[in-house]
Amino acid sequence: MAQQLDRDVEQRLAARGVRFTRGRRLVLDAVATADGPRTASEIHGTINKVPLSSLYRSLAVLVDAEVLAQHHGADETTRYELAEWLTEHHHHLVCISCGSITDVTASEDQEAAVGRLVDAFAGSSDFAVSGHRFEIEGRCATCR
Amino acid sequence: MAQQLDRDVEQRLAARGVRFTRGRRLVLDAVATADGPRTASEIHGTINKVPLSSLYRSLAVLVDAEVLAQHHGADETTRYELAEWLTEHHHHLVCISCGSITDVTASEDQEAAVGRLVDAFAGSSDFAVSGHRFEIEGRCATCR
DNA sequence: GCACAAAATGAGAATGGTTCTTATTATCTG
DNA sequence: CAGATAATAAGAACCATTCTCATTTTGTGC
Repeated sequence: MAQQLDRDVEQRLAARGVRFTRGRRLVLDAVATADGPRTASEIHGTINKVPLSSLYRSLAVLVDAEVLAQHHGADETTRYELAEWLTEHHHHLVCISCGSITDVTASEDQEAAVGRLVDAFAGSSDFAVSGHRFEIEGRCATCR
Repeated sequence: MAQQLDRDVEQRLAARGVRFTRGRRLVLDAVATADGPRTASEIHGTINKVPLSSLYRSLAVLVDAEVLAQHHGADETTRYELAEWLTEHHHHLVCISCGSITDVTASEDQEAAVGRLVDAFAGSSDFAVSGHRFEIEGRCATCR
């Protein structure tokens, strides 16, 4: 499963003339194996081999190449996750207490319902929809 | 500013044993009269009478009293806007081209559908829902 | 395989938004 | 008006992020 991701990213970076170095592979791996968007220091915790300054630079490169997406959630720290073309469309459970974010994948029926709502909301205006974000706020299991 | 807003906030703060001081009135006013979420330094620009440290404290107090809501948007700086009970529950059409944000208010049926989806998404985890955010990305009428 | 140029890295300093500390001042109660 | 309590102001402290620059790694042409 990670094989395909690796190949996709390799191709994308090559197309941009950006190297897929060991450090960047480590960063990508750390983000890819997480079950939700992660902050730089969380990532640094799992791969402390990569210093923070390099980590931030790698993240910036990967975001620029649209391999990763930045996410500004409940707290003020930036979180990183795989771009949607590399993963599965999903939504987020955002804890307003600790700021943690967990992915939720909708069933086909649910996602269809989301789609209908998106169309309905956008339909009233003259707006060309390209995507949506559905975030649910509350308290996670450990904070409630 | 709106008399009603003033009274609502006064009541809310009194109920919490928090004073509605001159500085906090200024802050509330600055946020309430803005035509969108504002950063601390933007607010500071309009009421430079209030020093930044006090401004941040006032914002924190108002957020804590649920008079203001924090918004972490596309950039990494925090923005503040009136809480929903002082305005109207709405969703956002976010233009990926010009960055403009348009409010969309859902019909009762639509909002009920949103609520069902929220419950369904959160239901699988042990998560206490307190709110949701539904953002639709695309190109606005002038950018498409 | 070798050398050179370009790109990436590591360490630490710098930056900037936000929070904390402490002394002072404003506000409420009686 | 006095006393108690909450709020303010100024600046230091904090922390996530970015920048600088010397060093190392990587890819390319020979």
